Amino acid sequence: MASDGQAEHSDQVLDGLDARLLLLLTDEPRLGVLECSRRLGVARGTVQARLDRLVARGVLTGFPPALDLAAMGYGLTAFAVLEIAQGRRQEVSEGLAAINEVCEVHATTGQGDLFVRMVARSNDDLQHVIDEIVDVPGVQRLSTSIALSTPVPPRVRPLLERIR
Amino acid sequence: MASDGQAEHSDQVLDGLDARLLLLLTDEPRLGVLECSRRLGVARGTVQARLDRLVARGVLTGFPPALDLAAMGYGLTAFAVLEIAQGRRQEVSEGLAAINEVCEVHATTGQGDLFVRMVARSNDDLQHVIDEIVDVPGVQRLSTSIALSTPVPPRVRPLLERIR
DNA sequence: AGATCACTGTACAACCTGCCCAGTGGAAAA
DNA sequence: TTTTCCACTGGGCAGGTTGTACAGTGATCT
Repeated sequence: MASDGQAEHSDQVLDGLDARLLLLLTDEPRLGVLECSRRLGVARGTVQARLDRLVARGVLTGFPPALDLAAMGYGLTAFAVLEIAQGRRQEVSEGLAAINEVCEVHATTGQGDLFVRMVARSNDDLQHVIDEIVDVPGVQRLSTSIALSTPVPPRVRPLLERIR
Repeated sequence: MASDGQAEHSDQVLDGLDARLLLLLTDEPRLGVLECSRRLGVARGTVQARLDRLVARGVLTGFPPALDLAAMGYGLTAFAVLEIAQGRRQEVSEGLAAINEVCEVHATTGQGDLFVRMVARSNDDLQHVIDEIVDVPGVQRLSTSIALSTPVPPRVRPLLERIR
């Protein structure tokens, strides 16, 4: 027999097969295309086409290596909410980007705030990072919280599992 | 000639070659071992050994697929800081983990707070997610900010580039 | 009905992987 | 100093995988 797919292609970006494929790759990212096709019970060409399509659509942006920062010596993760001077978000963002330990910055609603995730090797080190942030021109106020634990590590799984 | 490495193996977890390898894989994650060895100018076995070692040490935990949630239809990212009832962190964490749109939860210093990252398809959808969070038993107060932009997307690069 | 599209199943050459081994030289231990 | 240890090199081999192509099938769209 042949097809069975596309019975469902409303305006959904991902169909069931896409989701199953992504879940499979989430669990075992080093799987080859052929192995995926075996696990999913479809032809190799189909898996290949799906992957290409996901990449083309911008849904699948790559397979970056996942690094454990703690194992790399950066045992501390901290978050900072900062208030900045009006109209200097661009400038402040660039200043933050120049700090190695700053791993992520978001501009958020609220009082024109920035939200920062950073890492450090130790409390001392964290202090230095915070000092660096405070020294960025335009930063007015900063409040820091240290991550004590991570009950829910970064995940996308539930969103995929819900499909189909 | 042979070796040239291990001139530097103090207590560093990663040496220069490790870092270069990880950077290479960060940029082009689908590269095979052989291609990596060519780009780095070392023998294939060396790359293989380094990768194995990084995995063994827990530094390299895998190559999960990177998904663009926006391209998947989840155009909104929001953060929430929540205050919870004393001694119910475990319980609240589990409640949060059960919500699909909750992508990350950290317990932080401060007043026994949790920090949540979530996504949603639309403002309406976000409202539902927030409602779900508020309904988790033990949650006392919640303040939400929507991410307007992401001046510094999640990154590890600077930490690697600094090595050697 | 005809065109279009996604999927299947097959095929083939080129390539890569996992694995093994001998040899070399630097660094640490004896 | 000599020996041992260790990381890296460079080579080889079998088996599996990739990239690519193509014909065939059935469902959907026009």
